[in-house]
Amino acid sequence: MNKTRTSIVDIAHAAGVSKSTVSLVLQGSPLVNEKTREKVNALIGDLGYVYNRGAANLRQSKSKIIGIVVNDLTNSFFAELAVGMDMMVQSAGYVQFLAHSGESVDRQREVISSMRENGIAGLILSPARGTEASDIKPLADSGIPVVLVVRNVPGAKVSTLLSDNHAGAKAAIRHLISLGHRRIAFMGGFVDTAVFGERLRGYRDALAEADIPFNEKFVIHSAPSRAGGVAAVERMMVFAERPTSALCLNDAVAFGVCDGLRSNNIEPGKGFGIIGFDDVIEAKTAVPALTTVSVDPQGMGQRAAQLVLKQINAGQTDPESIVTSVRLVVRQSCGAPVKQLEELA
Amino acid sequence: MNKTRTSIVDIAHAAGVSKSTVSLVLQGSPLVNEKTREKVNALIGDLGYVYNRGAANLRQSKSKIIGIVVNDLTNSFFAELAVGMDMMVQSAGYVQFLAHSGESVDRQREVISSMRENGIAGLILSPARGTEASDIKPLADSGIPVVLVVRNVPGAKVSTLLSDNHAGAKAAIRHLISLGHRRIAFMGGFVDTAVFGERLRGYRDALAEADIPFNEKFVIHSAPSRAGGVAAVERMMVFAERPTSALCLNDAVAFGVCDGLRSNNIEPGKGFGIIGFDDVIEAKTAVPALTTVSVDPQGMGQRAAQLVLKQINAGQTDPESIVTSVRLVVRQSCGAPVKQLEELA
DNA sequence: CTTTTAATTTGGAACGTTCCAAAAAACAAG
DNA sequence: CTTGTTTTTTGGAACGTTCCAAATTAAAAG
Repeated sequence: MNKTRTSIVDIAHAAGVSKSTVSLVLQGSPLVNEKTREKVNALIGDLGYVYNRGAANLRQSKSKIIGIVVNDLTNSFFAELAVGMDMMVQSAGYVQFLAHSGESVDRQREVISSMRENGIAGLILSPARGTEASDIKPLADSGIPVVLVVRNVPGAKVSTLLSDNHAGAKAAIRHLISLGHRRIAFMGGFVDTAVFGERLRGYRDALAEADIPFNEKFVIHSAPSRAGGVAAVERMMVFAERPTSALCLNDAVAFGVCDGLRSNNIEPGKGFGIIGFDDVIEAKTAVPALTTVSVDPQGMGQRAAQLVLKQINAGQTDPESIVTSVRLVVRQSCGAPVKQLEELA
Repeated sequence: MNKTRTSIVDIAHAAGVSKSTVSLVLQGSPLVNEKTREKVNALIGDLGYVYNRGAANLRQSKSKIIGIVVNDLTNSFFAELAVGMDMMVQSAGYVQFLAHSGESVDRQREVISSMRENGIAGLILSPARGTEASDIKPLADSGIPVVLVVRNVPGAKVSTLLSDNHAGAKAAIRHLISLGHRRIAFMGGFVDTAVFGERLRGYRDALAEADIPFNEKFVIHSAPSRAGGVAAVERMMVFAERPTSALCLNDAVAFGVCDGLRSNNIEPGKGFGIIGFDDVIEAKTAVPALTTVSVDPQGMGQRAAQLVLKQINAGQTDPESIVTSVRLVVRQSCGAPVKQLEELA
């Protein structure tokens, strides 16, 4: 059954025209006569012809594939980011290679090189921790547009699409302060990422603004995941003087913090104020609904895709840096009057 | 800067050998002399050559790409499934097209045809609701192995990898019964999916086994998502005689149910017993830790990838049906003595 | 009916590989 | 130095497209 795939010349032969004509039809060229067009199109349907884009790509030395590498698909933030990209890419007539690096630079390197061999027109990368400029350079040098999302890579001369982490964190802390909080923790994340640095800076700046001294102990590192949030709470529970609220590195950590608090019989939002970062879909329906800095991951994915598509079409690779604005969405997770919190702490 | 990509003949020329020899080196053929191999390899590095797999694919009419279409990437179950596949595919030297259908058959059709044009060696599909056998047939007919995961498509003559939904649901209900529950709901999901049907059948069979009459009202439909879980609880709250526990269609619904209970001041696990389905990563760390039927999504993804890879290598497309076993993981979400629950209800 | 112009169609080369049969080079034996 | 054998290398065709310059056909004008 597995005879050779029917090609353009098969239909050409069947229709009694040349392969060039069929090619023209395929491209929707206006050069071709209406009657031949119909005949050819009919045959295409009948013979079950499927276009071989690979061959076309070879001839034109371009491709209709976009590479996307994301560091952690199991984190809903990145999953939504990917979905946003998927939508855009799809509707532009492209397909994606979509891979998961799992925060491993080696894996990331492999997957990027594999994508390159297979011929991508552009790459959107949410870089794994520890990615270096040299990991991206060869790609960019060969003229393939690269867009970095979410995280930056120092020294990489490519386009970036980042959210305004500093402003977001600052807004969050201001909110907590306005509610009367003074002992505010920063939970989750590792020092060596740009995102962490920027959000922490926003935290410190807002604190400084209100003349609240920075307390080293109140920044509690942990994995940027739900499990990490639980761990951070454990770490916090032994403090003599405990914080009354926390800004979390991201929503995943925030949910973990809720979990952790509950196992310590503290009701999140009532016994402790929590703010997340990202505004993942679950943030809205969670109980308590999470107050968080909305980054609109899906929208961000769309913009990243648009950017890379624009660069592909323009044939330009002049790096472009966009920082998307961000807004605080106040929900239920830090609703209680602070007086009460301080008594509990 | 964007000169023509360096090709096999460029290095051949530079090395003073023929393109055939370079090709041999690339394939790691033992035919070629050690010294020439070294020389060629050196040049490959120096000239920044990148293999054009597209050209090779064209010549050999095969490809090193696997298509994966998943209905909802934002659901952690599917995200983990995808990650499992990613691992396997990657380490077999393939790359994936990975796309999201968002439960839209139209979108699914488009994306599959796009993948086909781009040349895939196999397809793993977690079909959108309403997928018909005819959506898959052309692909399968053309000799490309297709593996259906998670959901089946009636009438499709392709391989499937499904979890044992019936047994899982039955085990869950038995567990609830053994804890003394008699008013047990089934929450989440729509009637028209096979998964729903199988799990519901397990639920009914276990009930029958214990001579508990089936109560139509206790199966509460809703979207199979976190939000759906919340909605289901709202629906339940107005019942005169409320259930004391529920088996949820999946973990996402279960989490939603927890959320919903909390907004009604019922503490999940204490005031109401909940069992999920899937055993997503968060199930373990959630509070209360979720009792759930473990499907091991990541492992399932791996198996699916293995299956499709096997079929690609074997060149066989004889459909194969695997049903993976499933086990109940008892954690905290239905821990309370039932007497107490019944008083509350 | 011839010429001019416009509309449509067409061979073949090219893209970067692999594969094959055959050539060339290196080595061994007589 | 032949001859035979083994090792290594090599042109060219092929994969399914696109593109171009040129050829053919149809229509319009004289």
